[in-house]
Amino acid sequence: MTLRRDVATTDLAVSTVIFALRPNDPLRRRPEPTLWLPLVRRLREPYDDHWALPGGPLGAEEDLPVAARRTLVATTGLTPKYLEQLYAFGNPARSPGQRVVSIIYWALVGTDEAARASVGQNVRWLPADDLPALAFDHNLIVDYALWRLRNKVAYSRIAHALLGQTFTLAELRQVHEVVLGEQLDPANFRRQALASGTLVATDDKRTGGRHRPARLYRYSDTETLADNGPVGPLLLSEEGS
Amino acid sequence: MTLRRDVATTDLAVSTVIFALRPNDPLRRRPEPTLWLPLVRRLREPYDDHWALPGGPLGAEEDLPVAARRTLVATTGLTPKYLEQLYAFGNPARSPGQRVVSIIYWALVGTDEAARASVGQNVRWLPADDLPALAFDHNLIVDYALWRLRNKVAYSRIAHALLGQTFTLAELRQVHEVVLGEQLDPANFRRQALASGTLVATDDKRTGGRHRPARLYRYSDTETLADNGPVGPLLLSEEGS
DNA sequence: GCAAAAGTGTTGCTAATACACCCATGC
DNA sequence: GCATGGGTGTATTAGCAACACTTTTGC
Repeated sequence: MTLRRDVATTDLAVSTVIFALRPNDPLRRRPEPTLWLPLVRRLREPYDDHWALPGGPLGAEEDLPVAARRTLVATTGLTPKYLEQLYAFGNPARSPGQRVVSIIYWALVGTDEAARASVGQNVRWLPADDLPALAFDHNLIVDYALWRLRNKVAYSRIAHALLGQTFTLAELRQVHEVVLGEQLDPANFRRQALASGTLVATDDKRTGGRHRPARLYRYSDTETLADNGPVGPLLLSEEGS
Repeated sequence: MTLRRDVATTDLAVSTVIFALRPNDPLRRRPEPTLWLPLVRRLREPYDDHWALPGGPLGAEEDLPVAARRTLVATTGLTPKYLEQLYAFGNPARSPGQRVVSIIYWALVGTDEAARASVGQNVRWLPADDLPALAFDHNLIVDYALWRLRNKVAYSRIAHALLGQTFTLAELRQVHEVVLGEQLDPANFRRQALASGTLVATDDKRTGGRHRPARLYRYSDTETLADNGPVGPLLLSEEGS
């Protein structure tokens, strides 16, 4: 299982597709929030000056999700509410020059956190549904992450990870609508969400609209999510093995 | 993205969990076939003399699924009907001594192929539901692969990949029953299988039982399977990118 | 004929959908 | 009051599970 290394060899990198819900660009004249993701500007060839997924080489004694979380903190200063391995990309042609195998994670960040995301000259948030040509095969990777996100939102209960600690059912429904790209019946969505048993009603309400105040709910972490990898629930804001 | 290497560094390996349906061991007194997988005997430390998943280091210019297919051919001499990436395992403690990140694939082999699998002193087929202690974290990996297989069989149409080119609906149903570990209603299974639109009736029938002959069907490859990774349908007997 | 599996028909339950309707707040 | 979304009730429908029943073979 040990491999003798000579000159040029295969590099191993860990990168992360980070999704957050942000108020839509005023220019786009759409009231609802949309999915955004932070990208880093490359400062050398190949793909100099292109945007790329945050990531980097795996630390010598570092576990894979730890590396993903580290790059997430490094680029955005944020803690994800959800983190899951996406796929390993290793096509020899995906990186000109040096061969690189990338293990990709994807993450969801809540609106509370996302509001205080750090930005800089070389880090920028771009809308997930309208990206420029990215470095390497990163457009393909983002598309695949979006596909997985839509799948998970449809049959799982992770949408809350894009909101804050508490949220109204209308807010949760809006997340589903934005991710899935379709309108959902408020009455039926409410029933399904409550029937899933993953939500806990709080005593608080959200006031301020020109209408009846909405009850606030929080997510019950006692429920496990599907397909978090073989090591059990990888995520949910704490722990890092 | 380039990484300077010094002395000890991280190894990258590709291994494959290979499933095939084989007639059950006469000792077990069960008439139905069960899932078996080929394992290779380790001939050195760590885990000397333990059974391990077939695999090895990634070739310098070799794509990941190509490496998986190569180790599959090397250990069994077989061509898989289905091949999909499972997960990347990278816990620093999973391999004593040298740090190894393993990208695992899982594969399904048809009964026609499996019948002429090569065996040797250091390759043995063992029943998936009754494995000894394997090398490294390979028990965990096999369990995860089994979980994925059961999931896929339940909501997708891949079970045919464990059979031959043509098969009766009863044979297909038996595959589902063995994988899921529960009895299924023949009438309802038939309707669902046919309604999926993935099966094509042939003019042939399977005779020989003390009962009415059963029509033979084949799988229609025009249908795409879900979650074959971002690169589209990875598999179905040919192609290797 | 008889056993056994192939294959078809029918019924009843469950769950999702569509949509009508009442409730409570801001203005 | 009235507009607006929060929240509840209910009829319709689609899909699935259960199971009775007919068909065609081997012996």
